[in-house]
Order: sequence, then structure tokens, then C-alpha cells
Amino acid sequence: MEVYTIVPSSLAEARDFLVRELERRSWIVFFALCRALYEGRGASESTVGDRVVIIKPDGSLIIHSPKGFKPLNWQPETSSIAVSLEGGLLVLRALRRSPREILVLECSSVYSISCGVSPEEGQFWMYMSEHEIRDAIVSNPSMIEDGLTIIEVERPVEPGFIDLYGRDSKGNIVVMEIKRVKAGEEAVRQLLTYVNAFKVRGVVVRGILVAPALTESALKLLMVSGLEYKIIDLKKLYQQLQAKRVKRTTLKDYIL
Amino acid sequence: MEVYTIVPSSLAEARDFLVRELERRSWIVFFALCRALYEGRGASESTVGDRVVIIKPDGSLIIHSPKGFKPLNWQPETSSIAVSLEGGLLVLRALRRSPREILVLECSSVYSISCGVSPEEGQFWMYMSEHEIRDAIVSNPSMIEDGLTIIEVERPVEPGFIDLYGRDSKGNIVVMEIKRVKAGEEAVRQLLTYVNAFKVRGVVVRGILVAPALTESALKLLMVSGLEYKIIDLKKLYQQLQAKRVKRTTLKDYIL
DNA sequence: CGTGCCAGGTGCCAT
DNA sequence: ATGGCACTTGGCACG
Repeated sequence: MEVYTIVPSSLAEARDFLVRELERRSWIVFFALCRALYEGRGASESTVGDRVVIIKPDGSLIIHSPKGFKPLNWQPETSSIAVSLEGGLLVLRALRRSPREILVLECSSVYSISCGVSPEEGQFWMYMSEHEIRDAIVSNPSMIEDGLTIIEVERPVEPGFIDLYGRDSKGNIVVMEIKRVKAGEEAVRQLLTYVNAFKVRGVVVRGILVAPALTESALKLLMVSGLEYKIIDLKKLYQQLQAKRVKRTTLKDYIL
Repeated sequence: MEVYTIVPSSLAEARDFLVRELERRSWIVFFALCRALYEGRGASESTVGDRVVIIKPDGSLIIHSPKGFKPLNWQPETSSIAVSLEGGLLVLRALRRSPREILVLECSSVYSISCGVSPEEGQFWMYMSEHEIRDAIVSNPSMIEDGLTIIEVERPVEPGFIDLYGRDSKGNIVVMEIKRVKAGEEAVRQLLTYVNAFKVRGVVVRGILVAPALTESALKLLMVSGLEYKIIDLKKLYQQLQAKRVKRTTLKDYIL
């Protein structure tokens, strides 16, 4: 990728540069003293300050303040970005239909603008998603309980989907809700909703919350509701999965 | 803010520049051909590709691919960022304790690095948060129902907090759950949990879901559960609030 | 398209 | 720190 940077001597120069590079669908990053106004699903306004603004080839606009992971303002995949000079300010208007949103960026100074055109795009993988945990249980149900068999994955039920639906060694129907992270009350409520859906129809089922951990209040709610839980070891599951995968560079080399 | 940009002729030059600017706690943005490895709460790995990397003065590290709002990888407020040259690659290791996480960035080319030091920091406001909706109802409960009085805000109850707790004209206790956006089933389940908490103690209360809209399935679940709802007009609430605020630049000028 | 639901969710504030 | 919850949540998969 070729990256080109200018230090604009005037806002007019900055505008011309931005207009040209937006047309070319370049990747644009600039430092500026500016303020942002947003109105759409919500409404917000930031005070004037030094920001880093990213405009991606797909039209996403992201405004970062000096702190934290989250951007101050943003607009995902805008339908149009207009640039203009108004009253001594460089104004960018990023519009988006559906939902109808507008983000206005007023720059009083633009310190530097960089842009580049990149041809290809990279891929990204996530490991140990809830999906993978589910599959691991399906291929080895005994990790939950001896004699358990899985009948259905993502079984549709009145108000949603049951992650795993099976039968235990004594023939009881078992409903399982999986959480990849420590489960809170919401997870218990969800499981309870599914179990109740059966109860209404006169069928008594066991409900098991499967998670690496439970919050204290979740455990309490679970006990009161007559539900069960099963703690799973994510690290172990992850390693089992790793073993099955093709050999690849691991992070162990770095951690030392 | 002063912004300085270099186009490094070697990875060693890039490393030296990064080390110096990290020490100065500058704001750093660079374009690079790289790949990221993460291990911590989850684990991920991205293929090699052109990326924009931001390192903020507070140590946050964000890696953006050419698409979408969300970064490909990140590390919020790292406790340390180490830079080194290893096997012909420029390697950045961003470490974080609690939770223990490591992000490794391997750059095969660095196209351009910009950095700047900004002295001050801006503030940010959000309008029409759930908090503000709640306050609006408190100051004018009749927008929900004639004769309603609010007794308590954020009333603690067995498994959480009731947004609004009040009494209707006939003396019945009313429990309200507020949603700023279209309410889904989860909102209904939450309200139901609160109402049931009273039912267990033998007290019958009315449960009202307050939201700008309801999903169809939420409405169904709400009806079945014997709960009520009240649609509120966010735009109207927002305008009422705006009227009370000090005069300021609005977005109407821009929308035309 | 809307609806549901996971996410390395993040951020804010409470205990 | 842990927990509870809103968020312009974003993102994906599915009807």
C-alpha cells in the first residue's frame, strides 16, 4: 500500500485533498481540532478538542478522542460524505439512511491528513465462540453428564431457541443454555423462560445452565427457580480444539 | 497540536520512532502490513493485511481493517507496550493485567507513521439517555397515565432495580421498566421478573413497559404475562428537553 | 428488511 | 475488584 501525507496550509487545501481522496475511496486518517454533532437514533455533541478521524474505504467514519477503546462519535457505512467550507470551518457531513442518521464534523484546524489505497482484505477468526462450545458438547455430551444424549441443536421453542435439547439417562428431557462468559441473571431468566414454555404444556423438563462461571445472584435465582448448572473449563475445551486444528503459530512463543 | 509524519525506510527506523513516541506518550497512528494475535478472554488471529493502527496517549491500542465500525483487534489501556525487531518483523506486544490479555502485532511493512501530542481533552454529552427519559417521567408522570405518582426511582428489588416505582389513581402499586429503544422480549422478561418478585410476597402489582416501540414477539409475551405497556414519543420528549436547555447550535441548520 | 442474540462486547456506576 | 445494566451498542444469521 502507498500512503501519502500532507500538512495542509489552509482548510481549503484540506477540503480539496479530502474531496479527491473520498472519490478515490482511499483510506483516510487525519488529525484535527474539531467538534462533532450527531443526531439519529440518539443525539450527541462533543466539545472542541484534538481528534483522530478515520474514514474507511467502505465509508465508515470514526472519530477518536485521546482516551479509551470506544470512539467518541462514529457513523458506520455512510451512504454519503459531503465536504465543504462554511464560515471558516471545514465541515464534513456523513449521512446514513436506515436508520436515518447524520454526523457533522466541524474542523477549525486540520493538522495532517494521510491516505492510502489498499487492494486486498484480510480475514479474521475467533476461537471458542458459543457456537464452538455447543459443538464440543454435541460431540461429547458426557462432559455435561454421563448418559446424556443430544437430540437437537438450536431447537425453536415459544419465545426463542434452546441452545441444546436432549435426554438424560433416565429419559428426562433436558434443556441447556450455554454462556461463553460468566453467566448473569439474564442467562437464568432465559433458561427459565424455556423451561416454563414446557411447563405450560404440562411437560416437566430439567434446565441446565452451562457456563464457565456464574455470578452469585445468578446462582441464587437459579436455585430458587429449581434449575441446574454445569461449570465448563473453557481453557480445556480450547486446548482440545487446538489439538484438532492444523498446526499454527501460537502465542506461547511470545508470552514466555 | 503538532503532528509529525515519517515514511520509514526500514523497520529499524520505524521501531526507533515508535519507541521514542511511546515514551513521550504521543498519539500515534500508523499504516502497516501486519497480522495480529490475541489471547486473553478469548483468542483470535487475523491474516496479514493492510491496517491502520492507533495508539492513544492512555495506552489504548486499536487495529482497524478497511471495513466496518469495529476494530479488528484492540487492547484498552494497556499496562505496557513493547516494541522490538524479531526475524525481520516489527513486533509490538501490548500487555494488560487483570484481565490478563496479550495482543501481538507483527508488521512486515510500515508505510507511514504519524504522531502528535495534544494537551487538553474534550468532554462529551449524550442526550435522551434512558436516565433522561426516566427523569422526564418523574417530573410529569401523567404522560404515562392520569393520576399516577412516582414513589421511587431505581428501587432495589430482589433480582435487580425497578426503573420507576409508583402508585396509580386507584392505589395500586405500579412497576415500570423503561427502554430507550424498541423493546424486545428481554425487556418483558425483566419486567416480569420484577412483578413476580412482588407476587411471591403476595402483593399484586401492575407492570408497565415504557418504550418508544415494542417488537411483535415482545408484545405477545407481554399480553400472555398480563403486563401493560405505554408507548412514548422520544422525539417529543427530546424537544421538550431541548427547550429547557441553554440555546445552542442545533443540527437543523445542517439537515435542511 | 425486521427480530433475535452473541460479543475478547464497552462503559458507567454501584456495593 | 465484582455486579448489574445501558449502549447511536455492532455484528451475524435467519425468517
